[in-house]
Amino acid sequence: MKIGELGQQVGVDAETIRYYEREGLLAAPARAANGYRAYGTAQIERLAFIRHCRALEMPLADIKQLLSFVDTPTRDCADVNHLVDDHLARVRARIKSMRALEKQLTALRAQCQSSHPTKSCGILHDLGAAAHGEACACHVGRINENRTRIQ
Amino acid sequence: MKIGELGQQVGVDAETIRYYEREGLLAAPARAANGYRAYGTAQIERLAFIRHCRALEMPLADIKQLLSFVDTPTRDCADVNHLVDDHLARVRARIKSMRALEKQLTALRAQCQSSHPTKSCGILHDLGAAAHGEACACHVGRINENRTRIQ
DNA sequence: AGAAACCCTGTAGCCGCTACAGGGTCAACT
DNA sequence: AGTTGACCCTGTAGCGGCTACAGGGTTTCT
Repeated sequence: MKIGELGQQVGVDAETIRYYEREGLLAAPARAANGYRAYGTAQIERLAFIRHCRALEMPLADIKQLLSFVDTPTRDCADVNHLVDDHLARVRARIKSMRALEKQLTALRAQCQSSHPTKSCGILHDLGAAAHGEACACHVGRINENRTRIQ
Repeated sequence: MKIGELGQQVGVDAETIRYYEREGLLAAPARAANGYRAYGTAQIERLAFIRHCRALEMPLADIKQLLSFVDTPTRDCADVNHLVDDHLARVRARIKSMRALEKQLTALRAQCQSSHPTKSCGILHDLGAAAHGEACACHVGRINENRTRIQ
């Protein structure tokens, strides 16, 4: 199986597969006489596993760890649980911070309903208010609270 | 005011300020005889405005636009509303997709409660199931649904 | 006088790809 | 036989929003 066929089987771009290989998630496959990568069916499963994890927005580093568990089936899976728990916690924290963000933006948007010169635009006024320490409809916390890196 | 003082006023690293300057969000300031950047108080406001927008997770490109509205106060603010609406829509879409994600991860986590060899780990089994097309507790959609870039 | 703290420019790294450039290979068609 | 087009290869650069150096100069404190 050539790289394009493998990609089509799993729904992944060939360049992404090469990228996974570079990153050590997929082993370097055998090569045909012309230098083309030659994959077996096992690689379909492995690639699908990776994409399944990515669909759950796990970082590649986590997926790499999960793959190492898959490769040594006698190992204890407590670390797998831990990894998933951690990821779930990150996702939940992110949802929470995004909900707060949505609230702030909704309040901000309410400051300007109609079209008029920007000089008197409630939104721009509110956004600028923080610079003066004035009261502001949207109570924004410290920016670094949201510094979770997703994807 | 030197760059470090400006940064301290607003709570921004000096390197980030230089970055904003490179990106065109802050004008190149005057320079002291020794080559140090010399800022006035107006720059505090402008930087605070930027950080306020960033706290709302607006991309720098959007903030650049907002700043151009601030700079020409006679312009109509309809585009400001539009920009905020768009951003709010992106945030809401992201929340929705993250909630679905949380559900999937919760279902996945339920597949393994205790510690045992990874060979029989329900989580790894579920993650691998997609490769075989088997039934899976977590119904994962196509990966690209979540391809919104946040931050 | 010397050390620590600041400033400067320029560059590279993070993440997970994506998109080239610049080449080689292969199958089908005229 | 030539040519088109689809695929393959390696290597590198770009996205966003920083962050973290390296390698230098300046200022401030003790």
